Amino acid sequence: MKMTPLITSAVMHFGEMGSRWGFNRTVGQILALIVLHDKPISAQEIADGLNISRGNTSMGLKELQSWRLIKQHLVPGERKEFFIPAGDIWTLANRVFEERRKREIDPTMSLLRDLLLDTPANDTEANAQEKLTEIHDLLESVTAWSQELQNLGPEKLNTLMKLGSGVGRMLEIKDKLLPGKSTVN
Amino acid sequence: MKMTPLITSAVMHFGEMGSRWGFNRTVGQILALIVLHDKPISAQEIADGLNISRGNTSMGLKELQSWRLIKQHLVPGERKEFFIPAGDIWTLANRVFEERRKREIDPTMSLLRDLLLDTPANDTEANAQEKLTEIHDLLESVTAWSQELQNLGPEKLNTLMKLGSGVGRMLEIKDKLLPGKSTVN
DNA sequence: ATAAACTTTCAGTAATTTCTGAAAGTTCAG
DNA sequence: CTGAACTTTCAGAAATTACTGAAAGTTTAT
Repeated sequence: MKMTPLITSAVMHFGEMGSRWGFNRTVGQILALIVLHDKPISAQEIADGLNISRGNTSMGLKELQSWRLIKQHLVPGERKEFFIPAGDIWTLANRVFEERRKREIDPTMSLLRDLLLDTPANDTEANAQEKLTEIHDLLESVTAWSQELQNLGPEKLNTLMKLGSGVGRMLEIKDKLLPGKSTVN
Repeated sequence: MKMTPLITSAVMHFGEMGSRWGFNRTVGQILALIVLHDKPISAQEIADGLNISRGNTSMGLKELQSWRLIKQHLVPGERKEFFIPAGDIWTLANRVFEERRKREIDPTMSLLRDLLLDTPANDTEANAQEKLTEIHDLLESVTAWSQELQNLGPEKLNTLMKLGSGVGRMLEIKDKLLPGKSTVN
């Protein structure tokens, strides 16, 4: 398990970014190591490579599995477990995106739905509910939209992204194309 | 500054979600309070309402201003400063999105660019660089795409989101519409 | 210039999160 | 069944992050 300067820099950076991406430093480092290392890598090698305890490594791996970013890889003849990325870069990015949506948006949507069921007790509450409705609707749109995009699959999504400003032009004439799909604003 | 049960629940929740959204509990609470309160609100009222120190309030407000989520509002005849949201819900969501892109993606892009300048020292590094290139390209696409979407402006973006699965169908026939814009895969 | 009414800063403290390592748990070969 | 080779758990320690409140700073009125 050689940690070349290049890999070390990348691993350190992913560690620092880790917390911003929804997990902690160690988890970020472990992920980077597993992704950048082409061969399957064992928990012990990770602990050694990153200078962290075996226990911490175990927790980190568990966390990464709960995010579905890595998976186990059984090497015949070896007793210990090895780990590899759960898919290509695109898949991993998608998983992070999806998992974060679950943690960052879904709980709020759920609370907002509940809060909006009550009848406002006074003007102050009525006003607050209006705002909460706006937030709820926005989050709902974003959620639906992002699911839509995921359903498109990698290729089409890429086409769409590469389309760039063409999207705007396309929207302007879309009604000629899809007459049934009127804008619901 | 009345904290009705509805507002209290929402403020508490935004506090708990705060850390997941890129700021801390207090900052989340302050934001919720300012957004849900229709009238401009003073720092002292916020500190009292949330039971936090005046100092902490000041720091929180500063942070929210750096995110461009709130702005000051001068009330004639009053010496103290009042605060209001920096725009409508859509604007605020956009700001959060943009700010997070700056904090979560840009630094990584920058590091990756640097790391990819070096010539790989061996096979291990060559392989790692390939992966890093993939990551870089993905982040670049996502960044460009999200900027593109922001340029569309609220209305068109909404149209696009409401379009739902129509996007897929539209893509299939887009070449007839925009012959010059070939897919660059 | 002074003072009142406010805001900001920051050193120290408190709260929270992360990490360690020893102990307990699991799996498997013999 | 036993023990070797591994993994997981979790209580306590360490590291990090957030908060307080007193002091310093700013602004405005007189």
